[in-house]
Amino acid sequence: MIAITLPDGTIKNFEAGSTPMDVALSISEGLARNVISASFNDTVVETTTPLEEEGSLVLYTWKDEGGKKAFWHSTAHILAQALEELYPGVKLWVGPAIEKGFYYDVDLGEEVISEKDFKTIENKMLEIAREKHDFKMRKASKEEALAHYNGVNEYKVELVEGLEDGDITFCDHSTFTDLCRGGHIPNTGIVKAIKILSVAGAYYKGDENNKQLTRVYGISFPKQKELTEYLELLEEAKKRDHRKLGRELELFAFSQKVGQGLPLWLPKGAALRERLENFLKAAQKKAGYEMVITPHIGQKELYVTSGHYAKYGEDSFQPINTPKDDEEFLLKPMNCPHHCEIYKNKPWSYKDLPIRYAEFGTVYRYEQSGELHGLTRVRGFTQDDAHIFCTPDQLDEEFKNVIDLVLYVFGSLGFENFSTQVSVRDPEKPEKYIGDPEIWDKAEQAIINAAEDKNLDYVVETGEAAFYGPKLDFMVKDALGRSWQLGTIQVDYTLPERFELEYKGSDNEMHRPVMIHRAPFGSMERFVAILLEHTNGNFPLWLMPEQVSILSLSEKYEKYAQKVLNLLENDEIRALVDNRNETIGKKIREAEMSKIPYMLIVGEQEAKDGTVSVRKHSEGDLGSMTIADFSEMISEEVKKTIKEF
RNA sequence: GCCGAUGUAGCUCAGCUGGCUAGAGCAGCUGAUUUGUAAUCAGCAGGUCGUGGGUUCGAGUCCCUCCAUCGGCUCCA
Repeated sequence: MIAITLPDGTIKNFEAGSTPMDVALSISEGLARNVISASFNDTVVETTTPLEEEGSLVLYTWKDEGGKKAFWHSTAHILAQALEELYPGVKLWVGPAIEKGFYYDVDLGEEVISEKDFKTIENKMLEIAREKHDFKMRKASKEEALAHYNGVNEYKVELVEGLEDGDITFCDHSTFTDLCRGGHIPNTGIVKAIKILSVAGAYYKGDENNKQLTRVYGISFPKQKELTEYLELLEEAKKRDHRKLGRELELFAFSQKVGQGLPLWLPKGAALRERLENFLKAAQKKAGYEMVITPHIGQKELYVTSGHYAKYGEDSFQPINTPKDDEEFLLKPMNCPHHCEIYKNKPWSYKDLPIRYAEFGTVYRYEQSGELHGLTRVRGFTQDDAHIFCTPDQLDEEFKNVIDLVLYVFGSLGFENFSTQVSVRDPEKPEKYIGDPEIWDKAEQAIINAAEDKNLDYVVETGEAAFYGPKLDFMVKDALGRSWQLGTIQVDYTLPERFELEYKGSDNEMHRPVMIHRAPFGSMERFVAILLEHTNGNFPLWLMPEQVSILSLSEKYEKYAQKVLNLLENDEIRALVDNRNETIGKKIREAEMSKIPYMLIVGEQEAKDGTVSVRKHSEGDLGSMTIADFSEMISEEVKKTIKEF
């Protein structure tokens, strides 16, 4: 007998060799029907794997992450089988489950899959699913595995060569077999609905110097209805796309003539952005920052010093030449070198530090054309940048203060579902970074300490550091669930070295300051984009370009509408009068579609009583109130949505 | 940059397998209407069908180049 511990803490005894399915059956038949995967002692196992020792068992149904993973990974196997049948000679690479669905990377040789082929693939997969094949794991020796793939599939050969003999397993179903670590549903028949979503090129092992394989993305469900709902959800998410909202709300635009990745901020967008900037400026002022302003270009030499030129010079906007042959300037790709030069403008004592220079600095980076994406990835953008120059002793506290500032910014704008990551260097690729490895260790440790101290639930991401130092990044997801880096805080010992920054210590010796780079928004462009997708354009009231629309019932009440406007403006409420010769129904409809938070309808009754008839966006009629009461209500709401730092 | 897709009026879209002067709704302009909580009515105007080339008696429709956009990959100071 073996003792099996279940997640709720109960321990049950079973015959050795019992399977997770037996355990499920012993709990309830209903559960057993729904169990599609399991994990034993934290290792994914099949529902049919005999359990030979005591341990803890987790049973997954479709509702659990573990269950979904097994479900989608298994569907990837079905996809692979379908591709083998439809494209003879196809070479398989890997097919994992992802957050929503699965993909399989394959080498199709000369063949190409395009959208019109999706239906055929889906049908073939459904056919396989309906044949109800069991997924069966089996062990194989390294020799057997190599024999299976030699001369047939060089990708798998390479994969097998990297594995330990004894750790190699295959998964079979129907006539299909695939090298696989496991984690499957019991039978293909559970997969009832399949959708191929897209194809894309994906470099073998993620390296752009390697051959590009074809990646086929798909998603599957145990019920047709769930697939339909998922596709509807995707459609809904597309409506919250910031590119669509930005156009509809007249916030920003692009022009082919200006150039790709170069956003044009329209009046309403500019007003919104200005408000965000003022919000941050106020907080920064309290936190002891000073504003500076630096030019958009700098001498090439500046970036040679910073290390930027060696790293990105070739792939960047090329130097700007002047009538003189020997002068070369670069569009600034970052603000740090300029700020370093400001620091160097005068000698500093340890008593002066920390120095905090902030600037809404516009930078230009020549991103690859395929990388550009609405406002989230552009070629010209404004960072809410600042650089803190401090003594090594001050680093911890300064870093933590910046975390507080970022948390304040995120909190004020309703970003609750963010994640934090400590982005460290990839020790295998030292060529990607500048600076002494020992100093990197120190900087990475400083960030982890601060994150621990602030109880951030962070993950460490290897290879995500900036070339001059590690970062603490604040990530937020867009409408489609893609993660974007917004806020970032970086520790840097390298640039102070390169720019030979100094201060005089209490010991009367010269010392190097440490530098913190930070941007709570990240960039104004990306932040506004993600904020748009999160709020669906319904920004907090304090941020709204237009808070109130005064709708006159007819042109006869223009004077009164104007009076209401003036009174609201006196209370610093942003309002506009819609006095067009249109029906009130139409004016309301347009104000609703522009997502204006409050509409005031004014006609004969209101003019007589000195009131306004209030309608709230997407909620409807609130009845009438005096202008003063309305003004008070708005001011209260604004106060509630924005807290002091 | 790479793989796949898309590109018709300011916006959203129609235009079948190539065939008269390319259509609609909204937005715009003009006029009528002066309105009570999500579209008043009528008229007018608006497009070198992303760009350049080719095939054809004939191209929005077929082929190629380039540009831009979208979904990925790679990249992201």
